[in-house]
Amino acid sequence: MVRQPYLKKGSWSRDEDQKLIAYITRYGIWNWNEMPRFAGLQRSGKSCRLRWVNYLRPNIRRGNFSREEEETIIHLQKTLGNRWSAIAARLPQRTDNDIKNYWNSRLKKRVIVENNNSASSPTETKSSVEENSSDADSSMMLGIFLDSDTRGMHDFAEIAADTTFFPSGSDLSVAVDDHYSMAMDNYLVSYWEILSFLEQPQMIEGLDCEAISQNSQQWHSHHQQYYDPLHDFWVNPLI
DNA sequence: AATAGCCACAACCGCGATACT
DNA sequence: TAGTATCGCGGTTGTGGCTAT
Repeated sequence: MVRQPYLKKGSWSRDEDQKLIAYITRYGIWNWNEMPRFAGLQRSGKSCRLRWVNYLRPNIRRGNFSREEEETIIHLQKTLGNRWSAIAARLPQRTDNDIKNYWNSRLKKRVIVENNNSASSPTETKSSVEENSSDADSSMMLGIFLDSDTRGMHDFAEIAADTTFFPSGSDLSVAVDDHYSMAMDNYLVSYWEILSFLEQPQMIEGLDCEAISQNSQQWHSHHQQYYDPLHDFWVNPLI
């Protein structure tokens, strides 16, 4: 009988986050089930995927939802139902989990209250959401999309330009630690941060980079993938 | 200061869809 | 074509922080 390795559950530690970020940045996403083993994580592939998709992946915007985003969610929930991934696809930088949580914790109640109010005053049966024409919707969506896209770029540029991330003469590990905390506080993990982790091998304690590299390369080779240094990713020419 | 209740959100679980062998 | 593996989605739960008492 094959003994199932111990799999950790619950909240992710900073160390685990760093391992996952470092691994995915270096080798890309190739197989969620195999990845944790190579990355030195005692987590299920499912758990790793969730952590990456909902929290660690770059270009995620977290925190307060704008009024526009709220209206968009309410409108889309009304038209699409609880298809959170479809709704998230229309709200760049927001994850389906975030939207779902936001809906369940706040928007749902608000909609119920608004519906009750509108039911009690029949002359105002049309909600502000319903009043939006399809044209207005699409222009609003476009606005959100463009806005969030450029905002993401600006965030990265600001972080990269912020010299406090790399103070000269300071303890590098502390600096990177602060860097990480700050990024988490801002709910943003940029490529800049990820690259800085990779440049500091001591940040990935217990991670046998050489063994991982060999195993991963064997896997990629077996699956007819080759490494594209230009894009820093593995690609399969047959796909 | 202690604690109960509430809230927000991260994470888990189960299941269906899809890909692969 | 069937069986298996993997992925992605939506519902639900667990937990930590905040507030009121």
